[in-house]
Amino acid sequence: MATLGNPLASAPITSNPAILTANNDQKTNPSTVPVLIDKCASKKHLKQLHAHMLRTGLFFDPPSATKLFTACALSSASSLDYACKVFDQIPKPNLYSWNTLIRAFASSPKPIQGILVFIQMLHESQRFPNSYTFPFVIKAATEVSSLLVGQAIHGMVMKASFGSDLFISNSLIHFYSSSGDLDSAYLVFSKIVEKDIVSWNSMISGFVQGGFPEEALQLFQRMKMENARPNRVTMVGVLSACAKKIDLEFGRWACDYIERNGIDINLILSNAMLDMYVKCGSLEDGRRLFDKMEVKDIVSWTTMIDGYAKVGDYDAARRVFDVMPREDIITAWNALISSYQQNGKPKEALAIFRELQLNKNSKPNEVTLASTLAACAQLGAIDLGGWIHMYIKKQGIKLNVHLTTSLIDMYSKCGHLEKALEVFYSVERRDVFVWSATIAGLAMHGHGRAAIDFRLLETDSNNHGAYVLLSNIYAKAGKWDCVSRLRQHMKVSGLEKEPGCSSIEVNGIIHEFLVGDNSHPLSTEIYSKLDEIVARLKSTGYVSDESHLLQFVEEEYMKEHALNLHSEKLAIAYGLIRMEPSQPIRIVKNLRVCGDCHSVAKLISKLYNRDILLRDRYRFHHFSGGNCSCMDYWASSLIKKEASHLDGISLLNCDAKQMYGM
DNA sequence: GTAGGGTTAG
Repeated sequence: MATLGNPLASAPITSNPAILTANNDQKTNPSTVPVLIDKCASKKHLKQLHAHMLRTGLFFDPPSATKLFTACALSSASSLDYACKVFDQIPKPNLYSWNTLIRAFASSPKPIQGILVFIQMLHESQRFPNSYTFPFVIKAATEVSSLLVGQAIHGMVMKASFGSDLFISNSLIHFYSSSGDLDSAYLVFSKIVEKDIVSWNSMISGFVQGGFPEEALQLFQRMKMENARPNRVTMVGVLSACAKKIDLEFGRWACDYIERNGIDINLILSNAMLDMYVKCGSLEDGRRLFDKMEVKDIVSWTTMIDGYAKVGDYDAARRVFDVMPREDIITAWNALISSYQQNGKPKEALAIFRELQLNKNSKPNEVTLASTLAACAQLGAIDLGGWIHMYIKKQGIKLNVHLTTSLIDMYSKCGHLEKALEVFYSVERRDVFVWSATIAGLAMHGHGRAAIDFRLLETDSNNHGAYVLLSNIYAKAGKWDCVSRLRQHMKVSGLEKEPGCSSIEVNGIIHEFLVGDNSHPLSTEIYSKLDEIVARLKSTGYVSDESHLLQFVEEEYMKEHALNLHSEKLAIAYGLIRMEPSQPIRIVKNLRVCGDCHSVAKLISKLYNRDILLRDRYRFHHFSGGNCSCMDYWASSLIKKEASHLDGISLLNCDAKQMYGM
């Protein structure tokens, strides 16, 4: 992190009495600093106190600097950028300060920074993570929703002997659940000897949100049998499970249980009860509760409106909408628009959207635009659809996967295949729904063969095909709940590639290597061998191709380092160590070999005079004398990818036979 | 001196 000089030393002093006291007394006792900091009500005050502390040297009293930094990092009045500048000025931040910085980033709009600060702490400071560090950094991993990052942190937790820490375990349950890996979540849960209420609640909520309401209810029953006392968070999970299962009977029982056990009802719990009644089709019970609620928020209003609209009672929905408080009600507009659109009333959906356009109090958001585009698609309303696309560009709204899918679908159904492909190629993130919409568009326009060739070429996981089919089946049947659940489930398990894994057989024993694996007994030798290989390759002019990396790897050293962790490289290195020069190195990889590894394998075959046979997900590669039997399919496919940006159809004419080596 | 779990609209 950059170090800031002392730009604040001449900052004016405010009339705030606390600060005046500090300014007038140049020898302020460090013990008064906490009081002064606590009295800072704004970023301006914090800056003034910061300037004062620098001027008087008080900033170099470690507890005082830590206190100031904590106030900057955690105060809502301050900005995190400023907190970082303060942090950079602390000569040797203590572990508490590192933890605070990670914690602040974890709940900020840039959680990835929390991970990077954690990595920086490991590399640059003499500090070791403690039982507080891990919950913070796991929270950051949850927000980033990166399974790989979380798994790596979990590994560190175990290595640092924090595996039995309750707070850390609970954080991990939450992390794995929200990443869609319920098996791992449950594994962590089951290993906790003395589970507390948060352990139970995290696992119950995890099951519900992961699309397993039945398991959530079973766990609730087990929880009671084990004499753990459910609280209102538990009951939110239980009610949510009933809503998802459409189990009115159990839902009613849960409401009764809350009453009987004197569980404190707050707004969130009321909303969960309301949602359960509405989803289970009992609008009467829902309305009764809704009318009884003294405090309602946007969720309450939206739930009620959506409930009426979903059963087709648009008049009742509209009546609720018309009497609700007018601030920040875009979600209520969305409930109306999406219900009309999903119930085959696209014209009405567009009428509501036009009404919204005239309204000065609400502004369409991504959800509004996606629903409206869907209505445009149904109607073939290309003008409005095109207008929305322009609006998205003008407003600088980033295309998320929902919006991308809706735009592609709208353009395809309105007859503009080129525009649909243009959108497809313009986005970085393409989930299965984006692919599916594009394929459907191609098929719709008579490019059936092209549609089939399209992804088969691109996808890395066999599972994707099943997801596409399943989602199409759900979508065709109008089962939007299922589609939505599938999306959630795929967020990690389907869409993020499964971790790369390469295996090699040496003397009849199969050795498996995961990406970045260091569990092998010869790990140290393997990594040394890799270093040696890279050094030799570099001497011949080899430059690593970093386009095959996760996006969050930003630093140059880390980029190169991360590429060297690929499983196939580890397996090759192991083969070079353990196998006779005359023996070919045979490797099987679960995914398609990455371009950089492909180049490296070719060079190794020449420099080390070794034959390498690598079977990846799609084909065999026989590396020998610096060449590969695939005739560099990798390179040619990348060129085709590039060309495809200029001409979408050219990619589609690739011969699948070539791809599969048939 | 620091920590973990919850509701709506796509």
